[in-house]
Amino acid sequence: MAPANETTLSLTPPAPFNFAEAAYSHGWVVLAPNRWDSTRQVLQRTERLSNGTRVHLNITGSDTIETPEITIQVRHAKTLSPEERSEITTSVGHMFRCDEDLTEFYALCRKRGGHWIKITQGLGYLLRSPTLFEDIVKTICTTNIQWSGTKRMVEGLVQALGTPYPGDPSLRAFPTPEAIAAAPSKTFTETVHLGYRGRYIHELAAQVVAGILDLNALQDPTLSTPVLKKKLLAIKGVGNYAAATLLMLLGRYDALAIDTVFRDFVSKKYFEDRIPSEEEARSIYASWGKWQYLAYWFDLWQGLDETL
DNA sequence: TTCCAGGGGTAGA
DNA sequence: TCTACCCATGGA
Repeated sequence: MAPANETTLSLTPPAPFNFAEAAYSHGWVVLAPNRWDSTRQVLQRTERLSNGTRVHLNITGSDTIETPEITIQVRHAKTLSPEERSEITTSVGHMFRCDEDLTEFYALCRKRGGHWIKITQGLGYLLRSPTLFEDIVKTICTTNIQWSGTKRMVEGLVQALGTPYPGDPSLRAFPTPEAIAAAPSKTFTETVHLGYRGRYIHELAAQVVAGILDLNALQDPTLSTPVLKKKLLAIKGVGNYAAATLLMLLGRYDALAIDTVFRDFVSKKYFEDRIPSEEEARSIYASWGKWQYLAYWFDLWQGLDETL
């Protein structure tokens, strides 16, 4: 049996904030170790803290958009220290972007009117992972593969190399860079079936462990987006699409991810099924400036069957 | 069986 | 900077 100690933590996002829309804002919510209970609107996740402590989180949000609160039910084996509590709330706050200010984006949405108004009801907080490492690995797993394949590969990585929760090995945290770097190459091919992406992910982990790649440096807010993009492109396995996706995950919305979904969408909605040039496609959201990725994402989301 | 997906690396021009 | 070719895998 898993340890039964429970602690409740909470944090306050900026208002307005819609928890369920943030959790279900894109595919990340269903990529392991995340689990989304759509009935109860609970995001579940096993986490390995920096000191090795394993915790299992049940994350919920209040219904009140104007006075939002995120509640974290933490299951754990030993009493949590203040540092451990702080690390958990910091991680969850990072996942839900509690430090981002969307006031300017909302003002643009109000100015546009129509279906853009809905966004100002606390939308725009696209879910991300607690660490940039996890986000890079997951983004690489979205390249040149269907979404079902992405889910399979990420689940395989977590099951093969993720840190198990004490007493319940079915619950695992996302693998650490150390675990991925130390794994033999056959784990990636024969067990996880990552295909050619295996060597990219292994090299990424090895460089992080060796200190060759400093992921904290990529989260420096003083870096310009073009400089940051150049640094992301230097990571093997990260090209233009993946770099734009990672910029979104880093809170930079001034670059678009030109992928097959984007091309198909703008072709149908704005070019009468004609395949536009990349320049034409980019021009659709250019007027949104530093918010163009969010504008594209919600333009797309309006017409999607929200089945991930 | 063949195609291709929420592309990217590399060599050569 | 641009283009052609190759890369693993599995679903359609």
